[in-house]
Amino acid sequence: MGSIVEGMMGTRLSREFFERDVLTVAPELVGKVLRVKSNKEDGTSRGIITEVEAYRGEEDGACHARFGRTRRTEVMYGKGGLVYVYLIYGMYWMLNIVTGELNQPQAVLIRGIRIIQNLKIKKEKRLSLKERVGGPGRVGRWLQLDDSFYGEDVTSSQRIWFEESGFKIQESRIIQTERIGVEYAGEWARKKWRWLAE
DNA sequence: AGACTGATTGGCT
DNA sequence: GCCAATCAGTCTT
Repeated sequence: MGSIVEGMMGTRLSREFFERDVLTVAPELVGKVLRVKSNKEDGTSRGIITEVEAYRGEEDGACHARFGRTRRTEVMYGKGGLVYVYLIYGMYWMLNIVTGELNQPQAVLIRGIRIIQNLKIKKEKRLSLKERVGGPGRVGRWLQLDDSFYGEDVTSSQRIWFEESGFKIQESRIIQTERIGVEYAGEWARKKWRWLAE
């Protein structure tokens, strides 16, 4: 999948990592490890991030912050490294990580992961989802996200965080495309702010 | 208060 | 390809 990077595997991604611009952070998150301890299970879910999208500021017609500060978007105005989860279609919890400086509403949407390990999930679920979890709704379901994750700080949280993976995905293996499902956003829908591995 | 929409998915025709 | 599920957020009356 990529070349080996010595000595960094398992290191938690820091505040500094997330405080940069979303267009820098989003592609760098591809290949990183996501770890989540859900409310309902004892095990830790681990996945390698395979697909992300960037949402960038009030001017971005596809970003939830286009309506300004609301109860839902408030966390996007917070520090880089905070978790922004929201419910879509009354069914799926979407996982985002806030990036950029304070009061700069940006976030990375996690749209796909490759599962490394998942110890205590029910057997039928594990079989039905296999090792790839593609699509943001499926990611949220696999990780058993809910509103309690809203505002969690991935630089210090004991139940959700990111780590260096120990290898680096070659730039040539990362595909850049337009974002999915944001046609309503006009010109902003044409920005190539989606990145996926292979 | 009511209508409409959505950073989606899965099932059925 | 079409559409229901299901509810928070936003817009209209």
